Amino acid sequence: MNGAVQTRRGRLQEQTRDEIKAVARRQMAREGASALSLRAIAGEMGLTAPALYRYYPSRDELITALIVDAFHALGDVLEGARGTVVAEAHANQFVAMMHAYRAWALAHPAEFTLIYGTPIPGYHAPEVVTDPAVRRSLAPLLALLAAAWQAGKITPDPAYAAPPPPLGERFGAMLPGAAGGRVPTAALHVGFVAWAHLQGIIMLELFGHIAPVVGDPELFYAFEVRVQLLRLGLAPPG
Amino acid sequence: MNGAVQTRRGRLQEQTRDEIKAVARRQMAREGASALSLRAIAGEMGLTAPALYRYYPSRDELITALIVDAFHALGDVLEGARGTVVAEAHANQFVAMMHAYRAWALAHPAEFTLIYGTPIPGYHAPEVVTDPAVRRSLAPLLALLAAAWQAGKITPDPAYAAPPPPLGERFGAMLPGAAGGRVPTAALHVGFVAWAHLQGIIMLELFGHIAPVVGDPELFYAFEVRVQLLRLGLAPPG
DNA sequence: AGTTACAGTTTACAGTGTTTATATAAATGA
DNA sequence: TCATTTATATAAACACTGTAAACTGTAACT
Repeated sequence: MNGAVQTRRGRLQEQTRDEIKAVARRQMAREGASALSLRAIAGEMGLTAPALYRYYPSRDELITALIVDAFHALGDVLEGARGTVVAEAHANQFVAMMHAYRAWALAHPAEFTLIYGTPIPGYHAPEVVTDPAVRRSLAPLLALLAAAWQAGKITPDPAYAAPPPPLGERFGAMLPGAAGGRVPTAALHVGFVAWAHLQGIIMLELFGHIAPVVGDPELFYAFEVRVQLLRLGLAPPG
Repeated sequence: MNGAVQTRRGRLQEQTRDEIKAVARRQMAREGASALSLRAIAGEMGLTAPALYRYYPSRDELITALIVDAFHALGDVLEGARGTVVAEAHANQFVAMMHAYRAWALAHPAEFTLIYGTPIPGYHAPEVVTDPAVRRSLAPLLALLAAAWQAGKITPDPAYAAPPPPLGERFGAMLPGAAGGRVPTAALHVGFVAWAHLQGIIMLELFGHIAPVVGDPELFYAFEVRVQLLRLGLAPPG
């Protein structure tokens, strides 16, 4: 019943939990997301495989933890990128964020495909756990969108002026609380599509489908980011 | 040295090779692309696992064969979809093809993610084998693009009028032979981007990232297909 | 000091892809 | 028709995988 000691133990537990994840990440970076082996992780920590079951009830739950972590890391990177640009320059913020998005994906391909690709043998992520993480990873982008709208800097592409009625209904739920009501669905619609567009391109690049066609993927991507500014009606950076 | 007998044997060989692939596909559809097991495949055929090595030198090569097949199947479906629409209605052809694209992906999720997702433990597809297959799968789309251009039906989005010079250089290589020279790089550029756009959206949908945000993925996709018509400057179907 | 809770190991099981050596059946040549 | 060659499949074994159960220490708490 001693609270202090319990939390100390708890801290030790969480510390090794973190170490396990760190080793797993290092191993994924080297051998690929699928070569993840409990015995290898344990071995690198001077343990045996079953010991890990004290910290994660199964390999799948470890993977889920890695996924949640990755979403959070991606969210942090986006938020950081936004911070490097002055608050008023929404277009520049968007460009910075989306380039940080791609940079993170290229720097952590295993973790990125763990998030947005088919991850691992028969594994399927439990949405209950991952959904909040997904929201967190996209929160900075949505915040930027809302801020830019509030500043009157967004004029959605006319193509999105009149979508089929039922389409816009759920977009508002992306933003937390009452904020959803403030941004019109057209803006949320183009915003979501812009994200999906760039996300899809990064994915294709990671699987090698962009480079052979385009030559310089970075240049191609940069151009597409600019195009998304047009779609959003965000004035390109001068 | 008896040619006739040899080819008869060869036919038997290829017949069981095909059966192996068929069983593998059925198993993938049931248990997912990653649960693919040689022993399970062999068992379903009344064989044992090592027997399969007479037909494929390794599991990876079997997977590669499945990938190549999938690309071809996808290409066939696209070509078939185009055939259901009169030759002059290029916009309608595009719509039909891209909806067939998505329909195939949803009907064969395992095979589709095998192609465009991280497929399987540590497996990486040999580009030498898969590259021609990729080309084949996109050939119908490119043919449509070329035909529509020749008919003067394409007016690429002005945003793509002045891309960074080195970008367009390789687009021509997508089309076979001299055909590449006929279609301007701007048209090829928007065409490729339109494909990447829809392909990326389908991918996201398969991984469950579209439905929770959008409600009705089919409606969302249909709208995006229409938007791509605008980007291509193809008159929408009347 | 005695008890309880935790951390870790050992052992074992059911799987996996793959290799080697061996048996069997089929097709060929004399 | 018989003997020889060739293709086909198998059984056994290897090195792996994740996971479950039983057991052994060690640290903390009463």
